[in-house]
Amino acid sequence: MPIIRVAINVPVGTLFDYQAEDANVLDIGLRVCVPFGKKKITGIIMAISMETQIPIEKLKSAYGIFREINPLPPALLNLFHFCSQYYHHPLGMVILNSLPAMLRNNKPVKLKEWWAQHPLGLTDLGRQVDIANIPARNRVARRLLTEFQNATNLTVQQIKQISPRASKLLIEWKQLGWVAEKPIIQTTPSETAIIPTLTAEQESAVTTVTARLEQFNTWLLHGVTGSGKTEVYLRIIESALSRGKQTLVLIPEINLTPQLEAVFRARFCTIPLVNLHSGLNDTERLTGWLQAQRGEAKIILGTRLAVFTPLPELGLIIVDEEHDSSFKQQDGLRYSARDLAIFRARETNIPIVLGSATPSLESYFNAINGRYQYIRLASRAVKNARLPMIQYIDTRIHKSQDGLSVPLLKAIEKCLAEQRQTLIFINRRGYAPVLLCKSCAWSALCQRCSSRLVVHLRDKKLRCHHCGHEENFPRACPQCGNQDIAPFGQGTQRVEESLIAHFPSARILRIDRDSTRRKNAWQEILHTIHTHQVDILIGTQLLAKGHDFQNLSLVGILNADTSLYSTDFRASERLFSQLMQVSGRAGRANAAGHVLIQTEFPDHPLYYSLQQHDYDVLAQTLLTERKMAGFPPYVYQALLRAEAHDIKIVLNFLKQAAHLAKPTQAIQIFDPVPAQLVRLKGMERAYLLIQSSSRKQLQAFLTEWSVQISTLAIRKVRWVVDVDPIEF
DNA sequence: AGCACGCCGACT
DNA sequence: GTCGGCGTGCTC
Repeated sequence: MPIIRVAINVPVGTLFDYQAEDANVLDIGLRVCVPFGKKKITGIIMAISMETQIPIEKLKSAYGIFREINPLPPALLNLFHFCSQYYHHPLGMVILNSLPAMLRNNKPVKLKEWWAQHPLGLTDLGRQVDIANIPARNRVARRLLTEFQNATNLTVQQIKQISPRASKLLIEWKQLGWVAEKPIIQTTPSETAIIPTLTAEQESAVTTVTARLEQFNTWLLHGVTGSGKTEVYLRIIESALSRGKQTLVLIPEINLTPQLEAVFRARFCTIPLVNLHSGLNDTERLTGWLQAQRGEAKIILGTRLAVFTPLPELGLIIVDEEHDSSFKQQDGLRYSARDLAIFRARETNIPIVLGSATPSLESYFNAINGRYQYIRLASRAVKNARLPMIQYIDTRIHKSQDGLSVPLLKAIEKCLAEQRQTLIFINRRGYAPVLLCKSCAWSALCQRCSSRLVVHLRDKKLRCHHCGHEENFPRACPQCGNQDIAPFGQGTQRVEESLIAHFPSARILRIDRDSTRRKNAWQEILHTIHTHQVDILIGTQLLAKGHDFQNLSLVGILNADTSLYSTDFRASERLFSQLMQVSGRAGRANAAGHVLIQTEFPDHPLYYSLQQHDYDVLAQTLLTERKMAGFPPYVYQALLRAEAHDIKIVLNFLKQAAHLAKPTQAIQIFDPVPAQLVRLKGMERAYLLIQSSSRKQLQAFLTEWSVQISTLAIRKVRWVVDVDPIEF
């Protein structure tokens, strides 16, 4: 009797063997329902064998194999294997957590579930059916046929509205071959999509990449904001589409999906496109996934989880804003979707394009070393558009009131007079980051995290931005009883308040997670901005990413200095790319933009590079620093992260783990250190840094070491390996 | 991850 | 005497 080896969603690295009499080699990659302990669960068949190491009496029989949808293709299983090994995470968990929830339960996929969003239409055979041949008393059938003849296609919802009996009829007609699912075709014609003329740079980028569509290459498309990277993507995708290939487009955030989706749909109005992100419900996600898996969807637009979608005809991958840290998952399986995408492209032997205005130093390093192919777009695509003028306001000279200095206020006034929009960027939501007692220096702290509570004045609450804890505003200082407690520092709400006071007639809008939480709020806000129903925008980084605001001509940046002298070696890189992105919001249309940055350190090299729009100088400087300090990309890192209720237990565990490691020349192990934010949600956290100049040796070390760590009988400690960490 | 088993204290 | 606390170990 054949034995199937099944991957199951349990934190154990092994597969589980079952008997399955009807299993054959074609079943690899299919879902299977099996008994597991007392439960009945669904796993994925990873292998078929005639023998097993497990004693026969322990071996159970599978309940049944689900064959209603195609198996996961070998290429995807290969990606799962790699991901599991590279990130040291159990295979079954990698696979099952990446699948749509509806494929994880013990039920077969019901066809109607994907019909629900899949329009149906008459086949050639169906069109030949004469309504006269349907008995007149069969009114539902006649009605349904007429509806089909009138509309090119109907969704299941529409069909159900005709009559409850209509869906039964539909199944019969499907079997007769009268109706079939149709690929989703945008019915509204595109708004006469204007296809822009390419600049010489864009042209050359497109021809270079499209000339090599048949083989693996990692292209780093480094284009300044407004250089028209999207247009380059569109042309390359067009080329892939013409070969019948699928394109996977990864983007960092869910907020950017609608914008890019609109652009793609306008250009490729007849091409089936699916959007995969965490904001979908279970049915929507499954529908999109199945369309991708069947090769029907040609463009798959999605956030990091979309990298795990089965794509039989994959011909091109694009990672937009490749430097963005959201591509790295920060809990559970700590994978980098960008890095997995590169692996996938290599295995599939197809090109991958990494696009950014400020590439990650890792990618830049690979590009200048020739591991990636470097393509540069140095000028803005819109004619006459110039890069914004960046100036600094020295806050040591110009004292600010509520965070806003006089020169900045003057500039806003001027901008208002010219009827243009202003954006004030402050990456801190709430009213003020601290609540301080003026007499004893007490400040409001979170009980569960080692962080300060943020003042939210509007709803009279103190909130922890790390764990979500909320408490009421104290009347007096809990430590000394003094009533003289006051918010200290600036957040978006306070800046909003102060701008309202300065410019009472201006239309002011604050945009941060607090104001965009409502569903569709984001779309409404974008509309408000585009139709110029607002003069001054105050926003966090939410606003910085990838949106074009045509009327925006002034950007004011507050409080950027905090990241200048951070302990995190990636802080400068992040600050630069963030400021570059925000600055890029200004002066998109024919007017040059103006950026004013309030700082105590106007002479800082980072600010100088920003002013010169010189990514390369800064990148070279940072690379030199990293080389001297022995940081990535010159070394490969991994963390052993651990948490427990008591930091002492954590540090002790890490010490023991470090002790287990066999000292090698190739591997450097550092002392355990508490995490930047020691307490988070009531847990105390610390980590152990492991470095090596060889990725291979680091991997080999981690594999052996994690096995040893799991033999350590340390109670109450949760631990995890984080490969290529970006947060400390 | 669940879930059972098992070994200790504190209750009717 | 048992009820339930959680520490330990297994699931094909």
